[in-house]
Amino acid sequence: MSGEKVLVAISPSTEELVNIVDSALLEGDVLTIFARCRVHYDGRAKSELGSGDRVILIKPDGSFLIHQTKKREPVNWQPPGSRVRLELREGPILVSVRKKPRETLEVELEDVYMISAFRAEDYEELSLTGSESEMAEMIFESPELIEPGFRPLFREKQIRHGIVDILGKDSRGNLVVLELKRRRAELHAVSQLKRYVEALMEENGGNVRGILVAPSLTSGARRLLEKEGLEFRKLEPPRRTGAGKGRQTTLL
Amino acid sequence: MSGEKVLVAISPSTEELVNIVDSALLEGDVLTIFARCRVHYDGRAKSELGSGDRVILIKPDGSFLIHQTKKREPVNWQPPGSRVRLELREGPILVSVRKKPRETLEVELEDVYMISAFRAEDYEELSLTGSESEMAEMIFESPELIEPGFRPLFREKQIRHGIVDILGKDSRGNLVVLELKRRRAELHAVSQLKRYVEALMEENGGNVRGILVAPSLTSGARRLLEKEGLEFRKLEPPRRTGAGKGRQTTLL
DNA sequence: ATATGCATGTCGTAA
DNA sequence: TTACGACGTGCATAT
Repeated sequence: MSGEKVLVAISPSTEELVNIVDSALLEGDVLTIFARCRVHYDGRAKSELGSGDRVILIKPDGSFLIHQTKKREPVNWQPPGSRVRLELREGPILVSVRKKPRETLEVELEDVYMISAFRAEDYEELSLTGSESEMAEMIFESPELIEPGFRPLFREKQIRHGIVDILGKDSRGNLVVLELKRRRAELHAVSQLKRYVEALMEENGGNVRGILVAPSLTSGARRLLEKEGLEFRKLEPPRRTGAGKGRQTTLL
Repeated sequence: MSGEKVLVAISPSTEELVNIVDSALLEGDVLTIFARCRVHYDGRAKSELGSGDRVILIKPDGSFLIHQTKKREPVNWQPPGSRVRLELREGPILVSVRKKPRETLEVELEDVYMISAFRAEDYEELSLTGSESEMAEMIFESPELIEPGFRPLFREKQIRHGIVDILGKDSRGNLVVLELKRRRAELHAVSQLKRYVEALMEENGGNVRGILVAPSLTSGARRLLEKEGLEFRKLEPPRRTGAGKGRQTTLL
């Protein structure tokens, strides 16, 4: 890297390839490779990808991404913690291995158009607002958003068959389960809520109310919710101004 | 691109930056940028990311990825179909806009270490085996994998409250719902199965059996399954040899 | 466009 | 490590 942030080789020789890969893996650089390649994956599932041009990204934490020219998702990948090495068989092959579960990714490099190493320095974390956990905070701050007299008692409360978002009581002392969704709630959300309500009825006895709290409902979710005698409270996730969650910006 | 697959500029001037970005967007190249940048996102949620070194990937289909040095997931992104442009304010800013839902991603490029355009050609599709849909095919081919006398009748059958993986009948003529999972089944899977069984009991009347078909169960899933009188059949997803799903390799 | 569910999901958190 | 559920989930599919 000779003191620079970026090292690039166009159509590198095998020797150059080996040197740059080895150095990058050693030094903790991000490796980016443009290459014609074939990909073989075997692990939780198994896949083959024939020859074509792709962008390969290898991060110092072991993350390994192979991107085609379309879609947000990598066509093949390996998660953080995987160990990568460059093998020389007929041609150069990138091999990434994960253990637990055992998964291997092999990339036959048929033609390397470019390889680059990037000494990236980054100390920042994403600060995001509009999440479900912020909805929960908002409800604890202003319980009347649910209904007059609602008292939230537990957050992420483990019960017999799952984990309830918010557990509280209404003005009459009935147990109330809230299931929060940051976006339009689907059947899945109603199933969750029903599971929690049924578990609490068994554990606790007596009447238990279930309220789905979300900006809106799908048609099917509303149908099931009504059939099951569950309730809906419309609520949007809040948008904190400036920094959201993440690292707190220290004032002054 | 002057006839080559790859064009690279190290520490480009603003003019070079503009030229390469414009040309790549026009020509359908994959753009890769190493830069110190700040990121602002607003859409379904809202986020801020302070200054740091990242890898930026922009695909010809509008996919936009910003990667930090860790994790498999991009820290910020825009999905396919988004429209990107390079604006010049105080400095260069990449702006990507998606409509429906309206989402904007802005990347302030504080220091561009490298920019490259890659004229990638790729006509291959991933061929994957070990999926849930292959489990379903296997069960239709060999219903006795479930139990003697089991007859599968419908695949992905829409019912009142959801879509059943496989609907069939047992040797006694009872309706049987199968919920398939390609990996260890969790509480969620049992909730699904229960929802389908209850819906069919209402719709159809009479006894309806529910069988969760998966390689294994979590402790909680087993607990709920037993409480609800549902059944479990251990089954691994099959591994087709050679090509799996995807493009069929024509034999002969 | 809406609804529904899979995914090599990935990721964070708690027991 | 396992279990559980969120995610700006993304993505395919069916209506």
